[in-house]
Amino acid sequence: MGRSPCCEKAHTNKGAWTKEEDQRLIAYIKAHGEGCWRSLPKAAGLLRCGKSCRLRWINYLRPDLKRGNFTEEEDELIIKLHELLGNKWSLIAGRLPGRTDNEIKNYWNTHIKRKLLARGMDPHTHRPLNAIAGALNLSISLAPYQPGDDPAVKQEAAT
DNA sequence: AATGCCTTCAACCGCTTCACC
DNA sequence: AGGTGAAGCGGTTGAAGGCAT
Repeated sequence: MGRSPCCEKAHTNKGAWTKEEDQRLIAYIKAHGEGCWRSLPKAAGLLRCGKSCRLRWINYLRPDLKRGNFTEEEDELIIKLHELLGNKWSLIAGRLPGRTDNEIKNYWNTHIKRKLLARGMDPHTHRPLNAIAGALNLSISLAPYQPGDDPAVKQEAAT
């Protein structure tokens, strides 16, 4: 037996939220505030699980969200905070008013990672890429990958 | 105009943490 | 102290739109 599901999946909607669902959720939270997410969907008349409602509210519907493009200052702040905190997106989001952890995580993976790589920085360690390669004494081969190169494959072939 | 590839981001999944009993 | 349920979190997925061919 695995863990019990967070909700009765047979009776819940999945996928993109409709405008009507959004309106119901907003209206309910405006009237009652953020309370017990598990019981919220039923109380609000939504065929969604509590988790889904919470995520939708936090990442998209909250009135204090900024949304829209990140500024250069925000970029730099995210990079600095990531260097200090690592992938603690909720902590990073806490330092950026109006931004959510999900938004920052997505932005990191789509924009900032690339930005750092373009600067020759490793997005995980925030150190210069060539320094890391040197420290690990790596020799990077540009030859196309061959399945036989995989140690696991080699070992399997040997057995 | 049609097709395929790439990028973006909303949403889901599963694990961890926390609070309560 | 241990069990249980709810909330929170981070990783991953997949649909949609944009762009190149």
